Amino acid sequence: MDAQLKRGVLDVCVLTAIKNEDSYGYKIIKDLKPILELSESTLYTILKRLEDAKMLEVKVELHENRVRKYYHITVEGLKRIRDFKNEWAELMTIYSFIVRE
Amino acid sequence: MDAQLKRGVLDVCVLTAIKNEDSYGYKIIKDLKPILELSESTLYTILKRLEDAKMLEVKVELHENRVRKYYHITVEGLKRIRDFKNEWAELMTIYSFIVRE
DNA sequence: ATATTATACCTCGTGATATGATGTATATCG
DNA sequence: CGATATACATCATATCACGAGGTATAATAT
Repeated sequence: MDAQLKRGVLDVCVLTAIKNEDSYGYKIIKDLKPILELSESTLYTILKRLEDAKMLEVKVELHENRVRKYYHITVEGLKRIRDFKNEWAELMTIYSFIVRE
Repeated sequence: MDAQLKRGVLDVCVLTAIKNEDSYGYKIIKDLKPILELSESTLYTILKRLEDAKMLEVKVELHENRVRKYYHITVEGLKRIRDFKNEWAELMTIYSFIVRE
């Protein structure tokens, strides 16, 4: 899938993957694989960005001697998802134009 | 509208604006205004890119002593629009995931 | 007459960001 | 014992939207 088209949805996909249940990087990638492919470097960059934007909170845990960073969605994170749904309406208008012409 | 979400559709919007009738920069911006706002710097950057990619062909004309660069869509440009429609199906899958969860 | 707005083009610098390459460390399985 | 899975991170690069700034002519307003 075109990288440019991905850009607008990647953040929201990651937030959605975490929304119902706290999760961590490695798991998010596997969970999202059927929906969209994303590399580790991409995911960890996004997680950092969302954390900086206070849309996610982190809690480091130990699991079988390996570090896991569990991410929890915040109110702002949930707001981001809601905002996206409104933006989608605008995008649909644009899509209609493309198909119509 | 979010700049990131725009990225995937801007090229195709410009191609669509030209698709049925040759057009030029200044007119494209005005024609697209109801669909999506885009600045001159953005548009001219895109036109250059699409021309380099041979999705558009240029023909310079004089109109009341002012230069106009008319753009004509090529076969590759039309292909780009078709490809986008397929990508849109993928994007819909992603959107479904976001809404469903 | 002169100033402003509309028409029409262009370029440069900046910021945002996706991604490949690369690195570290432990556990498991063949 | 070597390969694979688990789990994290960083850096350099390329792409791209956009504001700021620039040039030039025609039409309209003051």
